[in-house]
Amino acid sequence: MRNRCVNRLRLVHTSSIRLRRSEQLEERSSGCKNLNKKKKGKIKSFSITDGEVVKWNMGISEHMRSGQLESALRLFETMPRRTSVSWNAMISGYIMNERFGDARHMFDAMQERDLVSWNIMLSGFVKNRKLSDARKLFDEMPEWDVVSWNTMLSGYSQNGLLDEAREIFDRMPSKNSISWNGMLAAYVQNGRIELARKLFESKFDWEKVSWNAMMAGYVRKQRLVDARMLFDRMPERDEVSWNTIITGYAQNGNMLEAQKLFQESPIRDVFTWTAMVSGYVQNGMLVEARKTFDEMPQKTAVSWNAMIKGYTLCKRMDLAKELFNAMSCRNTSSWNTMITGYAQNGDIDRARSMFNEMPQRDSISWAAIIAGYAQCGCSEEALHLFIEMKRDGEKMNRSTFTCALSTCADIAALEFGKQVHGRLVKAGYEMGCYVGNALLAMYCKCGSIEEAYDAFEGISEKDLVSWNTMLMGYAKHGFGREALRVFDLMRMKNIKPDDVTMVGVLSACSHAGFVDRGTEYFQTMEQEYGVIANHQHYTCMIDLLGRAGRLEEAEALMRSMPFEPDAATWGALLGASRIHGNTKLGEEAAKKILRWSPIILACVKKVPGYSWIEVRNKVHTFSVGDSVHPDKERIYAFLEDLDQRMKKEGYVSATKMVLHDVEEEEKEHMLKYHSEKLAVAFGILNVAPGRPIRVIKNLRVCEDCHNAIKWVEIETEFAVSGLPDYGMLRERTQENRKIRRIVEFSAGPTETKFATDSVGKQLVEGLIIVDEIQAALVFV
DNA sequence: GTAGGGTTAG
Repeated sequence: MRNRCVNRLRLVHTSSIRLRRSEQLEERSSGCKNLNKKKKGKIKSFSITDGEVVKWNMGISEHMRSGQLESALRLFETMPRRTSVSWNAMISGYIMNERFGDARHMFDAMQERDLVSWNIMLSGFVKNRKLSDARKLFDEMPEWDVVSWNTMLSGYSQNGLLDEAREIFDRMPSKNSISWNGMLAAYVQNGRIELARKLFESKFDWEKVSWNAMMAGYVRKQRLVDARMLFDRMPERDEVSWNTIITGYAQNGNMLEAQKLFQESPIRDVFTWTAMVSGYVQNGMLVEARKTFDEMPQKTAVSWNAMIKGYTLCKRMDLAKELFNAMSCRNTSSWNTMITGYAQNGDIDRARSMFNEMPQRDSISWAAIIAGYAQCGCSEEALHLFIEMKRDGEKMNRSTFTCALSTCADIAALEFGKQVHGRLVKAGYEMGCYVGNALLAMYCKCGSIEEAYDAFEGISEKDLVSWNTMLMGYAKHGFGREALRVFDLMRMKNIKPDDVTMVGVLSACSHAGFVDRGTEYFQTMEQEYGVIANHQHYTCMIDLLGRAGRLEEAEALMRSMPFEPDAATWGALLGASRIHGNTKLGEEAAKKILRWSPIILACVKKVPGYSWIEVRNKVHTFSVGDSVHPDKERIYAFLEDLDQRMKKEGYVSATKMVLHDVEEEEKEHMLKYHSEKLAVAFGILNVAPGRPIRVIKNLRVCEDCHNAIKWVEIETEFAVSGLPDYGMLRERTQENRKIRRIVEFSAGPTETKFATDSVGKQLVEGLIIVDEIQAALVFV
């Protein structure tokens, strides 16, 4: 369809060029024939009056406005004479109908552009968030008027580029009220309330809307006192002013003042009433909300939706549904509210069936259902829907991108995440820093640390979350030095660390073996940054001391903790006891841990362990002893062969890890078929040489698998990533340039706070897959 | 006849 139109457009261009030539020919010949009155009259009968051209142009616009692109084009093609307005109407029509490419083709083909043509194209670039293209076009323009400047200003403002917006504003040779209000809105919408205030105070003759905008800015920042002062000072108030201040009080929990103003207000329209209903809803006052709702003289869909939202929030889906069913003015938001309600109350199936039933979906509907699946752990389905959304033609917005990225992070679907990243850049969202943190977190959780750093650097306005994510990312993947470098950078830039930062710093010290430095940070962090040590900080310190062989100090620190040690704390001690062969302490720790969570030690039974691997955009999931795939025998043969070779080299299974009462051989059997081994085997056999094998688990990798994979790696001189003990090995092998493949274990979505990473490599040539859950994560 | 902006309820 689209291609056909583009082709037709090309035809239009050639035919219009042909037309122009023939018009010129006619003019030339008519110039000769001016003397001949008969022929002049004949020619005149072919042309149309200016008034008729205007009618044709209006026809084009009307068709474009009603989405009839084909008939607009037909008019354009068949009209006897075209002016720049005809072209402009076509270009603007294409932009209006989200056919930017066609608009651009036409603009490029246009011979005599006027200022309006340039302005239309400029706004086309702005609407499609192609800011750098817009700027290029702006600089190319032969002349500017106030519309050109205002378009550029709003483009920058909409993309949060306030410095650029201000530059435009300052450079404008003349400003109208649109320029002033545009700059004010730029500050208000981007949360820069102080700059907005400064601008507002620099001028006296503001319009009513400007006062309202400034007041709304204060309300959004919860500065009710300032909002109220403005309200009291306003030269004239309209209903928007009253509604804004009433909403302000209602949304900030002051229902008494909201009620008072509601009584005082000269006009109570639907907005006023709805503001009261949603105010009650947001403050959990459902009875008052319903009373007001029933009293309302008239209701819009928004009023109904607010009430429904109230019921979903207090988990009364039955009442929400009742209201939803009774509604005659149901709109997409009503459906969206119900879908979100079901999803957040744990009923994803009902949410899905409503999603399927709804007559029309918007980006919020997709975001709601995708987030619903993501939150209940159905990550594959969430990503499936993300692809479906694209197929359905729904435009992705910031929140769907953020949601998709964090879902990718949950299941460490790196390849898919990269594609989302690509789409993100293509959609023009790379400028905003909103998605930056999601992108960074995705690369971190997928263990792709170099790309994580690129994403980090790409965030123009880094907040504390950005810094912490990067720092923790480095720390979790065994890059202690890099993590500490990030911390140094933070302090250079005067960014105040919080408790999360310090967890990252301490675990980085632990991984890098900086015992003294870590101890110093631990001891001074309260004084320096006001961070009081919590469970996690203590656990990091116990890990740090334990790894360094200072077991007694570690144990003493644990016993001096101002709170009871938890499984993670004991786990750190257990790890250290194992490394340094302190059996007694190890046993005590193991007993304590088993009390909380047997699965941490024995990754069999209880919570089923899964491993999954993403190969060529498919996520392959494996469970222990998986036997679903028809080629399972080949997999087991592969693992059997591996096992034999390892035994020959003197490897002994860590059967002590399986604490079940089963025969030794049976234990070994269970370990051999652990899901991670299946996934690693699958990866070795299916991932192209030279590319990392990334296996993700929902539980901690068991020691046996860990050792087995390490063994595989050492035997074949391949490399390592991750677990702190392997940090050195990684560096060494990297120096030797022997890294060809890395098997990485990343922590999965739930159940464990332990991030586990390990190693693998390519062995022999090929076997196949156990493919239990398939997700075709392919963009079309 | 074609181009730019701002305020209130989900």
